[in-house]
Order: sequence, then C-alpha cells, then structure tokens
Amino acid sequence: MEHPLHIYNTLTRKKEQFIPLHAPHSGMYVCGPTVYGDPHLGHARPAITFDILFRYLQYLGYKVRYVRNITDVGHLEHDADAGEDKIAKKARLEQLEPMEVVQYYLNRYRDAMKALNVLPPSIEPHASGHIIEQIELVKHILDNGFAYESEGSVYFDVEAYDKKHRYGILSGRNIEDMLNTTRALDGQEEKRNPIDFALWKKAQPEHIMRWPSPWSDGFPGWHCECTAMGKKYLGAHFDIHGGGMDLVFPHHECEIAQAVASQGDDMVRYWMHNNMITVNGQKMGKSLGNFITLEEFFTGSHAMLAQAYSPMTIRFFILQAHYRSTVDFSNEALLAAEKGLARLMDAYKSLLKLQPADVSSADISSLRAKCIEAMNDDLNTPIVISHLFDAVRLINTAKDGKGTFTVADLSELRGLFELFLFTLMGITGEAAAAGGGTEAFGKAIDLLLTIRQQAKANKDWATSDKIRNELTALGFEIKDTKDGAEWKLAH
RNA sequence: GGUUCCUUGGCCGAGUGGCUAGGCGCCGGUCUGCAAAACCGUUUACGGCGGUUCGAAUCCGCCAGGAACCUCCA
Repeated sequence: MEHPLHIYNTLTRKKEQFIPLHAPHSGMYVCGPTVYGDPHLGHARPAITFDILFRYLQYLGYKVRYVRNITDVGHLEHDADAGEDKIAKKARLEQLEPMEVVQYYLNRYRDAMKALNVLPPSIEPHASGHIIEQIELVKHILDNGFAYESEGSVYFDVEAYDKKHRYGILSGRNIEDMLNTTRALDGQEEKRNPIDFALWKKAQPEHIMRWPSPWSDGFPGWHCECTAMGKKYLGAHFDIHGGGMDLVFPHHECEIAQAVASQGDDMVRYWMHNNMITVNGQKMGKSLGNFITLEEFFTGSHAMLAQAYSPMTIRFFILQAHYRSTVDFSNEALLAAEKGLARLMDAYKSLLKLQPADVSSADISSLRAKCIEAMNDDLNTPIVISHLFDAVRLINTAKDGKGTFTVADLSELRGLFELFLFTLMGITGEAAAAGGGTEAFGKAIDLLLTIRQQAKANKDWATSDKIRNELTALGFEIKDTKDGAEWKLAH
C-alpha cells in the first residue's frame, strides 16, 4: 500500500497509521443498539461509518472480525424506577416477555440495516447471553482491589483506581472535577464515592430480568458487557473499538477502567467515534424525542419530512459528511443528496453505454489514487465522492459527444464506480427503479417510447406528448437524448 | 460550573499556511417541436477584533454564538 490507512484515535486525539496487532487478521468492536425502540436516523450513523471501515479493511486484505453487540440488559433508569432497566420496564408496560421486546426491535433494527445495505457484522453477541463472562470480569476487578461489594451490589472504586492509573484518560476529565459535577443517582448511599459506577446491581423484587451471582440475584452494570464480550471474541488486546461520540463518557471511559483494573492494561489500540446527527442544531436522540425513525424516512410518514427518502439517499447523505463531523438533518439537505446520488447513478449507466475510441480526451489515471488517498485519510468519504463527481463530468461530456475514452479507460472508470461507490461505500444499483421491474415490463415501456418516437417523426406532438405525460403521471421519468428516449421509475 | 469541540458562500459540506473541493439551488448560454435531462459558464465564503508570518479559512489570544458529554443515549 502506497498510502497506508490512517485513522483518528480519540485517545491520542491524532490521526494514526493503522497497524493491526495480528495482521492479516484485524478485530473491531462497535457498540450496537439498545433494542427497546425503533431504529432512528441516529442509529444509521455508526452503523454506516463502521460498515465503511469494515468494507475498507477487507478491501485492504485483512481478515476482519467485526463484533457489534446487542444491548438487551442493564442501562438503569434514572427516575423513580430505581434499579429497573429499560428492557424490563418496556416489557411490563406492553405485557410482553423481555426477550420478546428484544426480538421485536432487533428484527426491526436488522431490517433497517439491511435496507441501508449495512453488512451484518461477524458476530452480534447479546449482553444477556454473556452474564457468566460479565460476572467473571467483576470477580477479577474485585480480586485486584478496584471494586467493593455493598448491599449485594458491586461498585467500581474509582478513587482507588485513579491512584494507580488514570480515570478520565479518554474523555480528558479528572476526578476532582467529576466529584463536583456528578449528580445524585439511585443507589448513591451504597457507594463510597458518587463517581463510582455499578459493576453488578442487586435486583429489586419486581425486577424480572435477573441472574444469580456471588453477590445477589441481579444484573450486570451497563459497562460490563462490552468489556466482557470484546475480550471473549477479540481477545485481551484488539485493534479498534468504535461507537458514537456520546459514548466516550462514561461508557468507554469505564470500559477502559474495567479492562485495566481486570487485566492491567486496556484492550483497545484505536478508539474511534462517529459524531452525531442533529436536528436544528441539536442531537437527534431518544431522550429529546426529536428523532425520526428510519422507517419514517423510507415511507415519508413524519410531519418533519417533505417526502419519502430511499435508504440509499439516507446512506449517501451520511457519507457526504465526514464521520467525525456533525451532520444536520433537513429536507433541503436530503433532497440535495437524493439529486446528487441520482446524478452519480445516471452517469454510471451512461458509462456502460459509451462506445470506446482510439484515444481518451481526458486523463483519468489519477482518480483511483486520489480516492484511495481520501479513504486512507481517516475514511474521508466526502472527498471520495467529490472525485467521483469529477468522473461524472467527464462521462457526461463523452456522452454528449464532446469527448472519448479508450477501452482501457472505460474499464477503469467502471472499476472506479464499482469499487468506491458500490463495494466500499455500499451504494446499491437499481434500488429505486427495481420495484417490480421485469424484463417484459421494461420492454413494454420501450415499445411505448418507440411509438412516441414515430409520432415525433411525424410531428404528431399531441400523441408524443400524451405518451410522455401519461407515463410521467404514472411515475416514470422520460428523458430525450440523442439516441432516443430513456426512462426510469421515479421513486 | 467542568471537560471536549464547533462557527465556511442561498442550503449542505470538504479543506490545518500560499494552489478551483464537491453536491444542491440561482442566473446566463448550448441542445430540444416544447419540456426534462445533459453540457458549458457566472455568482455569493471562511462569526467578530487583534496578533504571528512575505503570506492565514488554516497557527496564537480575546470576544460573541452554538453543540456534545458530565444521567440512558449511536
């Protein structure tokens, strides 16, 4: 590789060259969803970001194990439902088994990810399926003197830990500041220190998701699952841990503390975080209630949406911003993404029809290297896309008869689109136009357009416009070109 | 209050010292029976005030505004 991959490491706040611990193998762990609600646009960001990384690492030749967990236990509520977790609360409200709720929303999540063409990870471990591993983790931390038992619960002793290591290394905090700013949480009176966090929580009598442990019938604290499952599937040291920026503190900070407290050092070499999707400048999220679910985007069924947006539009919209920047949702921005993507796809289709010539009128040899360079620069997909648009201009010029390409250059251009747009950025081809489109169906449309062509030749504008207008009304887009008419289904 | 970070043209969004980012939109032109599409061209930038430098959107300081995290969150 002439340009090695560099990724931004939150821990060092620098771009660093990616050097896997055990090439050609590479391991990545990404915090997945808590499955207690429909997936919204915010969930698409990390899924797509790390999907790009997953695809690119494979392209570079690594054998990647990608672990993305399913959080289906833990996550304490902060209000009066002391000790009751979100899954259990939802279950009781809906009179469903907790695992029924989990399965329902997990299915919904997977459907949405599939629509977005997010590749399934190598392993999707459930927190509830790894209670034993989490209990083992807590035991190690206790044995090493960095935790204490209190009233059947186990808490991480942040102060003891901070004397030997440093708590706050990832988020840049120090415990003096945190001592002054930590709010009063449930179970506070059981803790030695307000900033201590739960490793194991004793379950209240009404709490239905519970497991036996040496300390009580209860459930693991909410940071344990990632530490335990990361170690189980990727080993005590692995390459990449990713997630949303909102997880840096406390979640990932606590994961580091747990790893160091249990095994002496952190498991993770590179910490990567995607930024948030915002609405009117504010984070789109469950707690603010300002989220739009992915299904609502796909169907257009939300008051804030001017129309439906296809999964590929959503994907392209997200990839047009760098993953470490916030991206602000608006109909205007989504519409622009939709049109831009259509332009890209149209150019690709035109490319397939271009006839080769003896010479090329434009030099395209640098495009591939530029795209690779952008990918290597911390997965800069907006730059990759801008280079593809450069190619679009050249293709369209040739289509207009004002330029030519050799066989080799046509094949290079095709390869460019196929590699960067389809394989690496995961844009799928005929997603929008494919609906019900069979060969015979297409031929029928072609027949109508042939009739229209004959009418035009006879200057029978009434007939030709009637065919075009009625096809348009039925949802087709008709384009007249030099070589006859083209059509496609408008979403 | 603390920690981290952001402020680019009508909109979105790249860009860490000098070279046209790109997309969408607008306007003009080419093409077209008309339109759409396509192509060409044009236009509007780097929150404010200072400083460093031959030169700053890019580095430093101050000010203004905003965000994330400090409670579950992607």
